Amino acid sequence: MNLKIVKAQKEFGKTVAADIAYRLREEILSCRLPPGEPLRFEALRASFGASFTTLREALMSLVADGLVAAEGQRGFRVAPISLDDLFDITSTRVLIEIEALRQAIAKGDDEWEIGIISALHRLNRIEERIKTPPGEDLNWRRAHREFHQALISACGSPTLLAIHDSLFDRSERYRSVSATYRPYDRNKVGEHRALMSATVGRDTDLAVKLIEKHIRDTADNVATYAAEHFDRPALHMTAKAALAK
Amino acid sequence: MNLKIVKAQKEFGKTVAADIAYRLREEILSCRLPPGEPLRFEALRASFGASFTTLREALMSLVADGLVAAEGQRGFRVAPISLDDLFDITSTRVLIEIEALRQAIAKGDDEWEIGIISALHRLNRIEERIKTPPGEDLNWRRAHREFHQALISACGSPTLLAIHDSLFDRSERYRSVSATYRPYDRNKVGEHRALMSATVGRDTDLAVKLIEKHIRDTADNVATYAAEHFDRPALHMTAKAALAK
DNA sequence: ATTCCGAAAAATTTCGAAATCATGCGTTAC
DNA sequence: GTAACGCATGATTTCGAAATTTTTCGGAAT
Repeated sequence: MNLKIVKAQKEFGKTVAADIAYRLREEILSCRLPPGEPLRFEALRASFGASFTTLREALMSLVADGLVAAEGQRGFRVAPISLDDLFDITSTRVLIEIEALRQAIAKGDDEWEIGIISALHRLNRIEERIKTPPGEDLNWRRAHREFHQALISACGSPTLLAIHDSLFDRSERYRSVSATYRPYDRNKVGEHRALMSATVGRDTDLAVKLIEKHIRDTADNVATYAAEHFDRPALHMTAKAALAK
Repeated sequence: MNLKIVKAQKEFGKTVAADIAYRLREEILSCRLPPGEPLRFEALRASFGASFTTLREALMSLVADGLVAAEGQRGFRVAPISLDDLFDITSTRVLIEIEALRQAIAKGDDEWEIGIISALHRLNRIEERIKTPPGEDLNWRRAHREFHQALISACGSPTLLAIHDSLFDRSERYRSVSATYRPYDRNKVGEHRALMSATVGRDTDLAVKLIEKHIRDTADNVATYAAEHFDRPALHMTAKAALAK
C-alpha cells in the first residue's frame, strides 16, 4: 500500500476532518479503495497524515452516508456492494427523484432553468475533452452530479435533496465498478439532453418517465457488466499473506 | 444547568460514544435540550463524563441524523425547529411511508403480521398505564416508534427503513414540543388500531390513506398547538448575560 | 484429529493536554 | 465621532499516548 504521505492540509473543507472525509470519499466512490476493504488506522494515518481521532471522525461521517461500514468495536471497512443493495438504491432513487423532479418542475424559476442548462453544457464539454472512462474522471463525476442536482434543486425540500445526495453517492460507487470493465455508453449524452429538454419545457410526465428510465438503465447496465465482481470476499490479502502461500 | 454527573458507562451501546449519542438523542428528542440550545463541550463533559473526543463523535453522529447542527468551526447546537422544517419532514414522511407500506403489504408474511399486532398491543397497554403526556414518556415513545416500524418492516428495502427511522426521529421532536402544551389526543388510539386492521387485512388503498392522514393530522396538531414556540431566538442567555440588562 | 482454554499480539477506543481559531473589547488613527 | 486595528479571551479542533477490547496463536485435554 504505497500511497504517498500527504500532509493533512485544509485543501477542501474547513477542518482537517472534513478535508480527510472528502478525500476518503473520493477514494471510495472511485473504487480505488475497493468495497469490503478493511480500513486500518495505521495505514490511513500513513496515507492521510492525521491522528486517530481525526480519522475516526472522518470515518464516522462516511458511515452516516452508507459508504463505510462500522462493525461495533471491530473497526471500519469500505461498505460492501451487492446486487440487492444496487436494486434497493435504484428503487429508492426512482421514488425520490420522481417526486423531487415533479416538485421542481412545478416550482422552478428562471434561475433554476439556467442552472440546468449550464450544468448540462459543462458536462458535455467535459465529455468531449476526456478520453478515459468518465467513471474514473473526477471532473466528469462532479459535473454529472451537479447536473442531476440542478434538475431537482428547485423542489423546495431540503430533506428530499439530502436523501438524493446520499443515494447518488452510493450509486456512484457501482458506476465506478462497472466503468472499469466497459466503455462509456455514449447514449447517455442524448439521455441527459432529453432530460434537460423535458424538464425545462415543463413536460412533467415525460421528464418523470425519462428520469426513471435513465436511473434504471444505468443500474441495469452496471448489473450486466459488473455483477460478477459483486459479493466476492474482500481481496485484502497483504503481500505477506500472499507470500506465505 | 444542574444535570447530575453520570459516569460514562456502556449502559446502552457497545461503546461509550454510542452510549452518549443515545442518551443525548433522548435529551434532544424529548426537548429537555431545547431546539437552538448551544452544546458547549465543558457543560456536556460535566453532564456525561466523557472526553472532548468522545463527545465530538457522539455529536457528529447526531449531526448526521439532523438532530444537531454543526456550524463550521463554531461548535454545535441542537438543531433549530421551524414550521418549514415540520412541513418538509411531513411531506417526505408521507412519500416514504406510503411506498414502504405498499411494499410491506405486498410482501409481508405471518411473522410480520404478528409483529404489528404485538407492537400495537404493547402500545395500548402503555397508554392505559401512564398518566403523563405520552410525548414525555420514554416507554411510550419507544413503543410508538416500534409500532410504526413494524408496519413497514416487511417492505424489503433497508434504505427505505433507514430513511423512515431518521424522519421519525426528527418528527418526534416536534411531537415533544407540542406535548408540553396540550393533552394527548385519545383519538390516536383508534387511528393506530384502524391502521393495524387495514394493513394486516391487506387493504392497501385504505392503509395508505390512513397512514397519510395519521401523519398529516399529527403534524397539523403540532403546528396548531406549538407554532408560537417555533423560530424564537434560542433562549441561551446565561445568568451573567441576563444580569447585565 | 479436534476442540477448548489462555496468554500474547494487534487493533480500536478513550483520554486530557496543546494548538488553533473565532469573538469581543479597548485602543488608536483618521 | 467613526472606523480600523490588534490583543486578550473563550471556545473548538487536533494530537499522540494510554487503556480497553478483539483477534490470533500455541498448547493441552478430550
